[in-house]
Amino acid sequence: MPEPKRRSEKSRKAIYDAALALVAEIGYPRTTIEGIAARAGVGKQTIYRWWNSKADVLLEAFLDLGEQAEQAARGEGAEPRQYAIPDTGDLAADLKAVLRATVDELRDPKFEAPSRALAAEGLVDAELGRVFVAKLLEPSLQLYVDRLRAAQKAGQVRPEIDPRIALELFVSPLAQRWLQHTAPFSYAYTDTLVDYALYGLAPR
Amino acid sequence: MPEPKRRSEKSRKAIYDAALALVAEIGYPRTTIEGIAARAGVGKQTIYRWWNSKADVLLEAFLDLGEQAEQAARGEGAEPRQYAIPDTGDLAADLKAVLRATVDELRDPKFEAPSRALAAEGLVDAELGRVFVAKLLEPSLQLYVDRLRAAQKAGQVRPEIDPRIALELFVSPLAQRWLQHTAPFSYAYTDTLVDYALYGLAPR
DNA sequence: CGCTGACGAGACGCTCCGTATCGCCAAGCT
DNA sequence: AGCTTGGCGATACGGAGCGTCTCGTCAGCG
Repeated sequence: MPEPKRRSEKSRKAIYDAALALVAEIGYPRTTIEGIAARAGVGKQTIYRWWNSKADVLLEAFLDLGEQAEQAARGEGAEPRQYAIPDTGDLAADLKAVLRATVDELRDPKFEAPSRALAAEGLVDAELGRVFVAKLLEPSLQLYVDRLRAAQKAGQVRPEIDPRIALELFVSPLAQRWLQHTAPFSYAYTDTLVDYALYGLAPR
Repeated sequence: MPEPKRRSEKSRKAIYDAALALVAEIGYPRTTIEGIAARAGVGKQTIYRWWNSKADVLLEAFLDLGEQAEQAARGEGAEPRQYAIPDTGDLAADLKAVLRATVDELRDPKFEAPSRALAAEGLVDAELGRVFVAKLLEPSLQLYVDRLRAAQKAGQVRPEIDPRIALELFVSPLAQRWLQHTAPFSYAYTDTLVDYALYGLAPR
């Protein structure tokens, strides 16, 4: 309904910053739209004009944060849009390296608070859940699909395996341990997951 | 602080019923303590006297529901406290059967709304999360640990495998698909998970 | 340069929160 | 059986945050 051409870029950024800061400082449940507006030096209406809920605000803020980090990491060069999983020819080593990096990332408190809050809200709010999965989760999972397909061509993964299911053998356990704190996660743990998934539980 | 001896059993049950009904009917976020009290025909203070939050109420209500279902299923006989995973000697078949039953259970709308709400709240509320994992999740996972250990004795699982990690290869993917709707789940899917986990992704 | 519409600010009615305070009545002790 | 105690349903309370609406103001487009 509003006119995007006249939208204030400054307010938009200020709202992102305020939302991320508040969620990190006082937690998602105690973060309010009124609080975000006050912190951003913005009228409430400006938030209600462009977003439907505080979850929407946080989701966009987090996506924006990701894009910024991506651009910063990329430097000046204009490279292809998405990172990829390394392919040294050794599938187990590549997967272990990526999962170790993921462990580090998940431990970064800057990412932890908002992504945990969004995951939680996505479980209960179906619409938000769809966007969360589509915009944040699936693109990452697709990288594993690609790497596993390459491994299939190299004969390191059986050809009849469905990569979209296979990746869940190591990604989902890590996600669950992180989200639900069912057990601690470490490099040793993710390494073990890769070994179990590649070579199976049964005797060979 | 209050005196449990004088506690009204009738009110307690009425509050459980009201909480479960409201969560199923209007969803967790729109369920309020005032609403539960009104529906149960109970004063608000009676809820605040015995519980700290609506999540606490729902958690106890859900646990109570589980105990009722367990007793009903058990019938008159006084059997050991917990169900177990069948052991026909065929590990793959046993796991597939249990996971198929789990799929059915997760699809039951009576369980879906409250358990999903509790899982979501547990992601953000650390204290509730601990109780949720300890009281609801871990006891179920322990059954898999037991079954996998039996399989190790029978030589169907390599002896150096850690069962607590191994079970995550098929349980976590199912949990994630259910919670986050990342992809549909079916009998074919859970069967595939068991096959991948037992025999691995790499050529044998 | 003149319009238009987003902007910051804040008032509004509303719902729900969590607390306090009523008699009332049933459980538990003597 | 009588008395005391404390949980009970009910309701009022102040406060927080919701989402809407309405002010001038002012920046950007044509």
